[in-house]
Amino acid sequence: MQNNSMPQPTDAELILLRILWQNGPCTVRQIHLSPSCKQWGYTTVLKFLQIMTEKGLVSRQAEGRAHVYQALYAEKETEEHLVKGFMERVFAGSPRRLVLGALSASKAGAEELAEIRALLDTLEEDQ
Amino acid sequence: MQNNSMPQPTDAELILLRILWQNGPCTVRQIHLSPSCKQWGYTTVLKFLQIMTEKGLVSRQAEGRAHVYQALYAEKETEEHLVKGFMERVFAGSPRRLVLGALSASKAGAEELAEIRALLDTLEEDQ
DNA sequence: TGTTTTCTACGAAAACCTTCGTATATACTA
DNA sequence: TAGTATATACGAAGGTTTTCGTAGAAAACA
Repeated sequence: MQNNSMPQPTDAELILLRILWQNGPCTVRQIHLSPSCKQWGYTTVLKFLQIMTEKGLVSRQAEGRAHVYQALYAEKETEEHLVKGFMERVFAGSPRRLVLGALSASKAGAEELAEIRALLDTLEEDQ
Repeated sequence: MQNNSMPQPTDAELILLRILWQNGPCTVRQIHLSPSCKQWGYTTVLKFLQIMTEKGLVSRQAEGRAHVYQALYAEKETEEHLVKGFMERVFAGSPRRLVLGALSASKAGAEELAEIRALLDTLEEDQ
């Protein structure tokens, strides 16, 4: 499942991908109407999607005069890919150090710590 | 301690910062001799440091004809700052989601999971 | 003193990211 | 049919990042 050819989406690309993950395949118009796209003009969104198609982040299918775009990688897969790259660059690939950094950076509260502990339980069961 | 004006160092900048954190204040020459800088020419390293000075990542002090550079932010502080930004961008600021992503992306082994559990114990003690 | 080394400063190129504006083709409408 | 709305395509500007090359000053040396 770890696809090394997957490109790392940029910030703007991630915003568009989230819309696609949430709503399924969309036209430029549909994406542009989403509140998280209010910041951009229509052609900006179009341009992003054209670039994302080139990069292989989304697929494109003609539907009448318009194009329908679809995310090529699942949300989870993409997030893991991004985490992996970040962990490599900043924490020499060490999950322990990343988690340490995340917890102290976020001043995670007791609730969150408990949730994370539960998460560990689940992961250890799987092994 | 959370300094919002701290800029996010880029990948190259992070490599130079690591050398400064490890060795203390250095001249360009000293940094350039470090093995992790073999990839760059001398003036490339110099240019990076000039930019980092402008950005406020390092301070510069004349020492004879040369300049001595020093990291302005501690390693821990910088890593937390980077994690915070990444967590915001990719995981909507949720440490739980970041940790989940990190653990499944890295396929952390039993040892690492145990270490992280120990880390949680420490953090919960502090509260 | 003349040459070589060793500094910094500056400029610039190539790649990527963000953002539109304009052009052009197609469909709808009055 | 003339005009408006709606598609995509393309180009380009301005910013950042990475990477050097060259110029000029200062120091060391022969």
